[in-house]
Amino acid sequence: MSETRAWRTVLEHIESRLIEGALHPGDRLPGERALSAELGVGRSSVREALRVLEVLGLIRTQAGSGPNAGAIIIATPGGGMSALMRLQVAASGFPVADIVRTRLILESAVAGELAERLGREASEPIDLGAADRLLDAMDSPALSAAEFLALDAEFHLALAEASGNQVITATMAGLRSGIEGYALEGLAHLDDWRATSQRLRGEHRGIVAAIRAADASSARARTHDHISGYYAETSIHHH
Amino acid sequence: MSETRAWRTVLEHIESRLIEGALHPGDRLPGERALSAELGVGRSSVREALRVLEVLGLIRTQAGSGPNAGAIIIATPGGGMSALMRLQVAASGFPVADIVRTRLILESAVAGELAERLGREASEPIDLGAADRLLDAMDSPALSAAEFLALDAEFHLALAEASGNQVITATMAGLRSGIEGYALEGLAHLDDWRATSQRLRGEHRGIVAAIRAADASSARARTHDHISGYYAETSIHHH
DNA sequence: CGACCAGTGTGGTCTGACCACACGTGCTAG
DNA sequence: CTAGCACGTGTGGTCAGACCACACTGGTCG
Repeated sequence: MSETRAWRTVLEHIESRLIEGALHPGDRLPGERALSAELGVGRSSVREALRVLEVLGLIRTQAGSGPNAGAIIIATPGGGMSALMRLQVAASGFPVADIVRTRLILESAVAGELAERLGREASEPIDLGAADRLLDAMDSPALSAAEFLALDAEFHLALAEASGNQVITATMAGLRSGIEGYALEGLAHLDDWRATSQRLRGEHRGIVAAIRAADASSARARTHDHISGYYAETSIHHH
Repeated sequence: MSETRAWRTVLEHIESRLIEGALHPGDRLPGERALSAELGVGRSSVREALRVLEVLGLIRTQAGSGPNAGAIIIATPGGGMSALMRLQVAASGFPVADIVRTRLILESAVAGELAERLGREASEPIDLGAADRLLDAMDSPALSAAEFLALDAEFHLALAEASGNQVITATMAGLRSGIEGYALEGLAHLDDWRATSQRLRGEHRGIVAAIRAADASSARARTHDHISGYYAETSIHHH
């Protein structure tokens, strides 16, 4: 079975080893050639996976070892692989429907909680400044479709950050590339994406307004409709 | 220059282009072969750099393009390096409160959706077998606290898997170590963790029963109470 | 005019081949 | 016998070439 994304198999293999505690800091991985043979992928793919792990700080490579040991050293402990890393790695591989459904759940909850917190306690100040700035930036008529979507993704991320929930923020940041992927693909197939972006802008402001008005149920509903509506509209044109 | 780390030169090249604003979201990078020739490195090194950028969410690759366009799409704007910084920050663990709040949101939604799907359509069979088996396994009186909590974590994960949502499953799997961490710490401080585990078992069965009864609101509420209740009980003993 | 079908170029992968370096071994010089 | 050094071996780092599946293009044929 020719798996596209062969390097993912390597990544998942090492990742599972890490999670199940089979690898401890200081341990050495099998050599690149050994991993290649063991997993049935080319050394190129192994190297791409190792490069990712190295940039993520989970691994350290050192050249020219003796014949006794392998070649690579694990730098972080087994429980260290954060959710964000795993998501980031797998993001582009998730089914679009699952990404959308998760966004619906998480973002609706975030919007509702922001509204509730803003209405309940004035002690904890909620900073919607970043969201406001992105809202204004999206009004620029000179934006390309891709640039608009990048700002759109940042806007949704800004709301998550405003909630202060690091897990949700990290999750959405991890999903971002996957989100922008299907969003861009969908928008490109629309006849006039400017009309759609106009509607999206309005919905964005509606969400923020509902949050500011401390109307939790409205914030939840608007967020839900915003995401599901866009997804429904663009997926029509996918075929 | 240093001939080792050729892929870094590619990374730095694209990175600087990103920072100086020469690349906007939606732009396409030259093809891998073109980059290879332009920078004087092999295509392997170019691919390793692109893989890193992809995992960092700065780039998206798509196969098989026509001759008009390049090959890769920039996904993030000039603030590019923030993605890497976010990664590093998140590598260290999340606040327990954030993990719990996210669990409340995600697992309640999962339980509700399972109940709805089970009631609505019999076409898509929902497999609760894994959850049932874990439920039975948790009844064993010979379990240690740690073993019980491991089964508990697997049970909650099994529900997510039953929903079929890969994103949620991956997220919860990523949070698992953090979950078991605070759970074990909390349970260890209880005088008689067996009494607590007895209650948890009952709540588990109540959740599954609600799902089987296609009672979505009950499934949601029971899940919410189960998680928040446990967290509230154990956090009392944290100080 | 529309449907179809080769041509072309892309990313994705594998293989084989070098290089520089680190290590172990074992020989040699003292 | 010991200290020192040269050599062989295996590693990661890199490159070049080849193939595949796919997407897009542009022409041809109905």
